[in-house]
Amino acid sequence: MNPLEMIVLSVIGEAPAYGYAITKKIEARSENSIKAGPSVLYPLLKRLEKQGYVSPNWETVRSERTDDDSDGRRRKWYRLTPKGQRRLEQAIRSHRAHTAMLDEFINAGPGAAIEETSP
Amino acid sequence: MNPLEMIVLSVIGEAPAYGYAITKKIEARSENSIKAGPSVLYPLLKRLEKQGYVSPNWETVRSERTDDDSDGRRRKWYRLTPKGQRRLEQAIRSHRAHTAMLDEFINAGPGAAIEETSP
DNA sequence: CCAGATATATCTTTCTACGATATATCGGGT
DNA sequence: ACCCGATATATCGTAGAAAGATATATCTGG
Repeated sequence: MNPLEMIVLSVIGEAPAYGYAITKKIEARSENSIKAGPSVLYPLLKRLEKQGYVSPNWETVRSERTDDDSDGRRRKWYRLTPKGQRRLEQAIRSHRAHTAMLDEFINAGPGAAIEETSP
Repeated sequence: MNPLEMIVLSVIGEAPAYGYAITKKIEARSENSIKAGPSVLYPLLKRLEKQGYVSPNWETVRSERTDDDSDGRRRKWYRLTPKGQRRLEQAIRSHRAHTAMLDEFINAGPGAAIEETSP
């Protein structure tokens, strides 16, 4: 299970969101340690949509300016489907198991592993 | 940083090991949840070698049978270089940071995240 | 003596990450 | 009035890794 997929599902599960907002939320919360640029995020969202984990919904944001006759900016909002909700829960469980297993490897080596709190 | 790379470095860091033994150790310790088959492990080891993290050393295992004049089975032992040791330590630190960050995403959602101990 | 385990290695396909790029709109500053 | 940076979505090409299949050779237990 892809960690970025879990993050995106988690963000959308928190509250429905559109692509760009997801990117910004991930950047902010990860303190720029995770980059979910357009070329990574949009194909991922398309994948999640195809698998039925999220369902999209277009919004057309009208300009605040009165002298504006354009179609407005498009926003594609994603919400978690029940299937996506189950997927997220399963992802979290498998993530925890995976992490615990990695810790076993790390802590196995006597001199290899470093301390939890390095001096 | 690739989790499998950290696992392999960790296993080798514990004690020098050859490919097949690494596979078996990973299988055993992860209870078959991680498969590091030949097509995954050997290219990875070659990569680690090229980057100077491990240094290989051939061993020729002679048969126990006296009527044996073959060259014997080959074993390629890998040991961690000092650079590999530093790489492993850095990998563990970055893994812990990454895990902590993922937990933030998981725990952020009020109803989204599941409990640590599911009922 | 043979089947299965041990042991290393490559091939090909498939998927994904990621930088670059394209297109279009909104909003604030000058 | 205008421009620039931010907002917003989307695709392309390339490079890299995962994984099943396959090849080769040896050792061991029955």
